[in-house]
Amino acid sequence: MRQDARENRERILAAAEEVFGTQGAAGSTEEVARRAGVGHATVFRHFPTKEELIEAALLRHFDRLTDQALAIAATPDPATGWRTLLRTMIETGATKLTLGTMLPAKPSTAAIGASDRLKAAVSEVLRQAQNSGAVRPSATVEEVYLLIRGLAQASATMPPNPETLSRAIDIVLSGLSQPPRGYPSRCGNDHQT
Amino acid sequence: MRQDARENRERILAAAEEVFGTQGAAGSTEEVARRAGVGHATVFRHFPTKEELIEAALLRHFDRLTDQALAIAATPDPATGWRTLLRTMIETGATKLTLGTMLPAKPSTAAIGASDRLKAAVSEVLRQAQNSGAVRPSATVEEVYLLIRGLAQASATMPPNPETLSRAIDIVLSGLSQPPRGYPSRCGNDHQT
Amino acid sequence: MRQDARENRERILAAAEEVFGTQGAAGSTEEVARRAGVGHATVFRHFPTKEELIEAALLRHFDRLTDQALAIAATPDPATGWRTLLRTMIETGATKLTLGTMLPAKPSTAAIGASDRLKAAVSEVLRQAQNSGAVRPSATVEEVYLLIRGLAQASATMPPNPETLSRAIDIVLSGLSQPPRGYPSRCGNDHQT
Amino acid sequence: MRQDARENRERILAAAEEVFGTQGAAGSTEEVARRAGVGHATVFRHFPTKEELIEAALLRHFDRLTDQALAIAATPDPATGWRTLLRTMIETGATKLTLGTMLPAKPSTAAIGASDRLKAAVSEVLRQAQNSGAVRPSATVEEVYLLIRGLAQASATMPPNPETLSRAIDIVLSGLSQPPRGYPSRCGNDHQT
DNA sequence: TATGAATGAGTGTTCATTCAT
DNA sequence: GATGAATGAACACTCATTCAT
Repeated sequence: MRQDARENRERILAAAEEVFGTQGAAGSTEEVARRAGVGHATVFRHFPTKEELIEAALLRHFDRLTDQALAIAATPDPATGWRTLLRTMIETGATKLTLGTMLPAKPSTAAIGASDRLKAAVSEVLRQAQNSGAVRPSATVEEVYLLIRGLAQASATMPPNPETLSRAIDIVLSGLSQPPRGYPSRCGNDHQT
Repeated sequence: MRQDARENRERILAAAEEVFGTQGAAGSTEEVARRAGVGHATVFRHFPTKEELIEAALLRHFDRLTDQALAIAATPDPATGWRTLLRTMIETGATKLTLGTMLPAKPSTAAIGASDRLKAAVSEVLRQAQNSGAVRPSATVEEVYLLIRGLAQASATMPPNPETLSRAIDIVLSGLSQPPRGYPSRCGNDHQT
Repeated sequence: MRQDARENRERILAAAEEVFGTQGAAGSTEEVARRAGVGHATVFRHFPTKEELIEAALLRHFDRLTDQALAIAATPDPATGWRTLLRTMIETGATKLTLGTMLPAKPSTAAIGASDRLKAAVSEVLRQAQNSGAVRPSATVEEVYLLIRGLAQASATMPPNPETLSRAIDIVLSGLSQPPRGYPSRCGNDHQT
Repeated sequence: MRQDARENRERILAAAEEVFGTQGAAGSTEEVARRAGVGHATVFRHFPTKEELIEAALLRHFDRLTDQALAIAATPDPATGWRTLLRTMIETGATKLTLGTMLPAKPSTAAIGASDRLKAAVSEVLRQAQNSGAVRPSATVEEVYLLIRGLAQASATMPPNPETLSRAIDIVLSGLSQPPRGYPSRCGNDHQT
């Protein structure tokens, strides 16, 4: 019986990622229940509130990304790893969840924890990339997050041509590899403040 | 009387930009009416449908941006102009409207026209920047639009620290000024494919 | 100026007959104004209330029917006259107004007066037809009215084939010419109580 | 629980018959909910659309009448049966539903089926009455339906004195038992095939 | 006087949440 | 524990009526 509940919970979360990822917070819990193949009220037994459901789905998404980031951090090639992480976050954020868009007011401590863990993992990968010289040292995780969120949201609400998305990501990567515009890189001392 | 109606129409559109810009299409017309200081039904007298209201607000926003883009295109300094345009589009898109996110199905011909005019004006400024050497020639308006939309949406749904936004924009500008990453610029042949 | 007002009033009433005759009390005053070619508020200047408008339209219809009934009463052939009156009332009631259907609560004295005058005129034609032997003497104007109203309403809400309507009217006329069923007419004393 | 739903459904349908029968399609679903003693939204859970609710109420009414007609058809006395059926249809149509008045555009196949079944059953009773000589053979079900609908609607919108309704029905029955007016029955061959 | 504009009350419909089985 | 049923709050939209020009 506990087993059934677990399975249901998992199916509901998967459905929630699909529904809210596609339609934003406007998606209905009934749609989630339908896709999960469970009764409408069962969703509420597991997640007493729509907000809590969204939060749980987000949390799961965050945890997954954290795992990927940690795996990448354990990898020998920081430059490639960084690039991969960026793409992954944008693409999965696009089709599935527009990250922290929902949940404006009061994220639960669990969500905050997951978010912090993810940020820490991303920061670690970023730092490795910076150490390897692939990303200029002045970049912080804040602006990177903003760019990731932006491309993910934009892709979710109006899916671009994959080529276009790819080129946009390249622009970001390229921008991260040089000193900020206005201080054009001169030959010989590429990345420095 | 015509005067009153004009004023109301203007107030409604301003309110609509605020509401739909912040909350997306999920915003309610009643909220718009409240902020405009008019009765609920007055909104419908001016815009018989929620969709038409959103469209009208978008159109107004597009037209304004087009004017700004054209003004910038008439300016002698393409590099600065380009930078200014980018910032303007992202920042006003942020506080006001998440650009073309809404209106999924059937944009009216008027909206399409306004959108096309804006794209043309932006393209013109972009071309000038490319001719001046400030932006690498391989960049197309498509990926630039995607980045703009992304930063505007992300800023609208979860307003970032202005510093952070600024740095994110710098990254984009910087990325646009160099050849795409993966083909690192070697000294002597700065921007080429 | 008084002339304009008269003309407007007339046009409004004509439009009202069309609109309410076709759609019942569910018809909108705006539709009436549109068909009359006047502004929406003008209708309300002439008839301060939707009910009063409907009443006025009814009244006009009643007066017209009264005139026709009186004209028929002045005619030498009571049998034909009766038949004509019945058809007229059903057919014009159908296309134009479902008679007293609207105005449930409180008909104005004017409307009551018009209604009474019409009933009196119809009664007169009926009496003549009875005197001539075309209609059996036991019939009263009450049941005749009910049948007329019924056929008019039924025709208005779901227009029948003209042939069908004609045959239905014939059935009523035929039923009015014989003693009621159950006391089958024996030869020799055809119509009497 | 299934039991409760059934009861509610039944109560809603009964309320709908009353409301729409009296006020036509202009009646409100809220009124229906109130009379059924259920919440507003419960009505929509059972019948997702006002049209579907009206249709379901009609269908139930039709089915009931069909059953009565079939029962009458199985009876030994066609003349009495015919008279009873007519009265029943008019009287229940009156207090309950003005028959097929609503549902202008697209009656569902279920509704069409029910309507056809009823018409067939009525036709059968009519044919028996004609065979027995109680109704003249030239009458078709079409005009009979029109008269029934008319008296039902008229009675619903402005309830007549029962006496008056009775006499009106007698007129119809009498009209159906003779050849149409204009070809007055001569003594000796009153009603024949 | 005629009218475009404004609006409150009402309607059909959806949805998150609660309840009874 | 799971679920169909119930419901109040909210929303988009309509319309009779009033107001200001």
